[in-house]
Amino acid sequence: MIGSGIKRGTAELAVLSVLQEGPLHGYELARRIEQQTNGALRFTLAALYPMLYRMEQQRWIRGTWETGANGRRRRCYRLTPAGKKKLTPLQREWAELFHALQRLTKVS
Amino acid sequence: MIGSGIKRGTAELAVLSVLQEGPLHGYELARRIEQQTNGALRFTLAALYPMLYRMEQQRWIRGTWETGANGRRRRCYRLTPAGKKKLTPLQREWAELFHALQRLTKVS
DNA sequence: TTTAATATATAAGAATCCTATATGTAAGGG
DNA sequence: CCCTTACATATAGGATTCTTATATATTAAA
Repeated sequence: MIGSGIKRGTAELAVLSVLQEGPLHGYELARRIEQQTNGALRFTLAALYPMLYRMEQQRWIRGTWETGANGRRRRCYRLTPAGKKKLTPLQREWAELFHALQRLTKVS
Repeated sequence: MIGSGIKRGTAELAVLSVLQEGPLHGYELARRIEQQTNGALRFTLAALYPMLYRMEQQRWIRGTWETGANGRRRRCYRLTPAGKKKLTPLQREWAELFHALQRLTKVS
């Protein structure tokens, strides 16, 4: 798995990206991130929940309490229009970072 | 310029990569990183110096006090064999992160 | 009935960046 | 000669975002 020092700042992009596909609750969100990256990127729930609160305060996502078919209380998060607008420049910024690092390391 | 939240963890790779080209002192190192990334990646010296101390303690770089032609005292850092060995897996890890984020964001 | 899976939450700490500040030398212009 | 800019290193205090550890509670399966 990718080390913790390196993946800093990726959680925000990861959450917004996965929520783009549809609304999800925290627990499932963590699993999707891990699955879709083949285990390369993994976040503990203790890291994810505070992140979700911050993103909700910034109005990028909106959480609603829902009760699933099994009667379990879960907080379901969905992307807001503001969150969608945030995603594009964030992706661009990450792409820019990788290009910058490629120029530095002389690796293409 | 790339935001501070996103570039976290890149300083180590940046320093090792630039030192790969040859020995340098801190001040010049900061300028090279900025120049070689066309200003996209930029570190303040206050961030860079503690980083250099840490990397020296880990034996990835070695610093020696040198006096330039102008009589200025500068600490010149050069990559150690251990530092060179560190660089390859670090680059690989960054590439892996890049691929993981591409899979997540569905952008190629 | 005990265990595993599901689900959210908080506390304490580590790491790595930031701004601000301090110190000092050298070179060039007025 | 003085002032400003460029060079050069250093530390303090703070912010952010991860970590591990812990707590709580429900449901399903063995």
